[in-house]
Amino acid sequence: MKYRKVMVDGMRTLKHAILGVINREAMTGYDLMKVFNLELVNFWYAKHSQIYPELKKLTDEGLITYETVLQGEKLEKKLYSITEAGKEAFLRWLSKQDLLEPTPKDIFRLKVYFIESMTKEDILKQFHYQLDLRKEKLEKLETTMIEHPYARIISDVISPLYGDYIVLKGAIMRERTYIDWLLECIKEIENC
Amino acid sequence: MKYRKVMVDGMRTLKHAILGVINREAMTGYDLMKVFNLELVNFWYAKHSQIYPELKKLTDEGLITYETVLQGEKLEKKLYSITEAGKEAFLRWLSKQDLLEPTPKDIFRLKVYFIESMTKEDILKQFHYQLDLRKEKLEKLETTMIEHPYARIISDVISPLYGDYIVLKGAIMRERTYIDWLLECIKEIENC
DNA sequence: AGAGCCATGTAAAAAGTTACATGATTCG
DNA sequence: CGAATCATGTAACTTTTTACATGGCTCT
Repeated sequence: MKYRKVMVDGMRTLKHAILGVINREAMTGYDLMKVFNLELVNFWYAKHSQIYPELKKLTDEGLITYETVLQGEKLEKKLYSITEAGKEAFLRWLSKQDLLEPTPKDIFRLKVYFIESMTKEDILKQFHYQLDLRKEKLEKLETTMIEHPYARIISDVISPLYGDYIVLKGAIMRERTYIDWLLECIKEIENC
Repeated sequence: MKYRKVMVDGMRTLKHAILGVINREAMTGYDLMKVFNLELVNFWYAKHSQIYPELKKLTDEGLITYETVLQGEKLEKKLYSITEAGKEAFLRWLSKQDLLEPTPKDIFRLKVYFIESMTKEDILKQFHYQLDLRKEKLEKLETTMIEHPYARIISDVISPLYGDYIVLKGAIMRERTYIDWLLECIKEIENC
């Protein structure tokens, strides 16, 4: 017996991420791209080649609309804003309780799993290289924390900035732990 | 002017993960599936529907070979082992220095970014739910650590078990930090 | 005999990346 | 005026997931 194919769509996380960002403030696809790859980059991101088709799809679904505005003389840009239906879809997604996602993949950890196949020299070289990259990244995150007006918000009211602040805090904690792990590994490997 | 399409293949991480596992020990696709989804699950994983085609591809590329063995009377299984070319490809991949990968995506962090759109009650409910799930996961990892014969290997020689041990240690540290972050968030949110 | 696991595949779709493609604006 | 950035798209491909599909083995 043959079964019917069932059309199921996936999580559509990008869809909801876009709705959430546009819900904060109307913007163009280009703006959205920058928000994803600068502000949200520590937990979600997307290339413009994924964003533009998704904006079209969301428009077709009636969850967002756009207004064409002129930048200068000729350049048309599309300023997207969320619709009532879009707001509802976003809030529905937001309040849904999710199970744990699968642990994120990590190529470096995968390589470390195969450590026995490397020479001690190569192992240490690789660990130190990763350490340098991670330290650099952590510094950037810490600079962002210092330079942003988050500090005054801590333990204060719930404002849009509060979300920015706690996810940045989480990113810093995560990066510090990665570095701690690298340091512990290096120490153990050096002593053998 | 039209440009020629360039055939580029991607990172092929699954390819190298499979080579690495088979390099440790010859096994079937089914065994491989279990290794991925039980042992490596904290940094890499794959469904059987991805593994079987990849095994075929690697066989065609001459990086692995198989021997058909019988399980019982009729059931044929394919026992894969790595070839010299496979070993070389694996070691080349292993010793290559990689730049940092993009930060892993995380739907819960994404939702937290949008925290201003939730009620305090809903926020706390969601945080506590995630906390329970994460604690459960951490306990499992800690149990694995205790039950495995890793402890005796610490600061000892480089053996296959050493890779298992340090990645598990990293997974535990990562999970603890996630929990710490959730706890800090909950504390801050409750006090406002 | 039936449940649960062992064992191997393919098809279709979703999600994401890289490359192709074009043109306007801004600022030094 | 040139470089960087703003701005919007499509095509081709890789990677991953979900569903379809089948059948043997083991243990109770």
